[in-house]
Amino acid sequence: MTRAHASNPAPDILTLMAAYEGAPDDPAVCPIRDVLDRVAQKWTLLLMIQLSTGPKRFSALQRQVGDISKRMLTQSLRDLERDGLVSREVFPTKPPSVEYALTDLGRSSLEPIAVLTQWADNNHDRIRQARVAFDG
Amino acid sequence: MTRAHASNPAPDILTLMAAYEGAPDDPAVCPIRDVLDRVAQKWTLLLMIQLSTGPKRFSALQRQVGDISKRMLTQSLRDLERDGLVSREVFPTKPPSVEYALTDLGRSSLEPIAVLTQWADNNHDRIRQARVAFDG
DNA sequence: CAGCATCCGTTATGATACTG
DNA sequence: CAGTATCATAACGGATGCTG
Repeated sequence: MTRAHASNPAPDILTLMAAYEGAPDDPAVCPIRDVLDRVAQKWTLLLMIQLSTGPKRFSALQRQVGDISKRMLTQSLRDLERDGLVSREVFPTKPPSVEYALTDLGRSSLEPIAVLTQWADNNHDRIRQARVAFDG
Repeated sequence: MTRAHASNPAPDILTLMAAYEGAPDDPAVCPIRDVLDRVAQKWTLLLMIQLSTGPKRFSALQRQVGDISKRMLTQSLRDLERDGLVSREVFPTKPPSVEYALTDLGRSSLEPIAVLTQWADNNHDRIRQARVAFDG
């Protein structure tokens, strides 16, 4: 019950952070680096957001994300699938269609993604202002 | 039964996500991409975590992060400074010392970072298991 | 339709040497 | 100490053509 990571930014965050101060840089050992390596990829988060509204087919994803190449779309989806965040189901139609969806694990990642998204949205202006000030 | 995403983590998350479904991919316009471009950098998040426990000097950061080169450390700190997340103070000692610290904006970013970190920590095992299963 | 293979330019990052 | 400059390389990512 007291798993309140809902809204306590203050004290325990630093504690948590401190635990990673000396974290190894090897992604195989450090969860931060490991997850980041995925989050950091250019398209994966966008794909997660697309899939947050429901299963989508390969071509639908490509259309909606906009300017992603088939190459990168395939690769990103494979990475997400490999990490267990996205499931892939092939329908033996002709021509075949493939549907991608979030797994339970994938859905659980929407919360941290949403928090990040919200922060980004709330502070984008500040960041841009800081850049202007810095560049000037 | 359809594999509808039955269990929503939180109702408003999907709403928020939906708002970014058609988000432009241009970082100058899309906050998600813009923030991600920073989060995605190999070292910035690690540096933020290092600085979460207090101001640190250039050499201290290099030592604690571990295997970051001076080149990347300088560049990453500059980027963070430009975005207004980190402040830089030069002390005119000889030889000079420079201290880096989080700004208010930088501190506010610790919450989303912490949420992400927690998720990473909680689910790292699952991800690794998924990878083993996928590769096998 | 979905996705793999190939080629190729761009960017990210490391190693090293040098400076105020 | 805290960088900067330069070079070299590896990873990233787009374009294209081919296939079941």
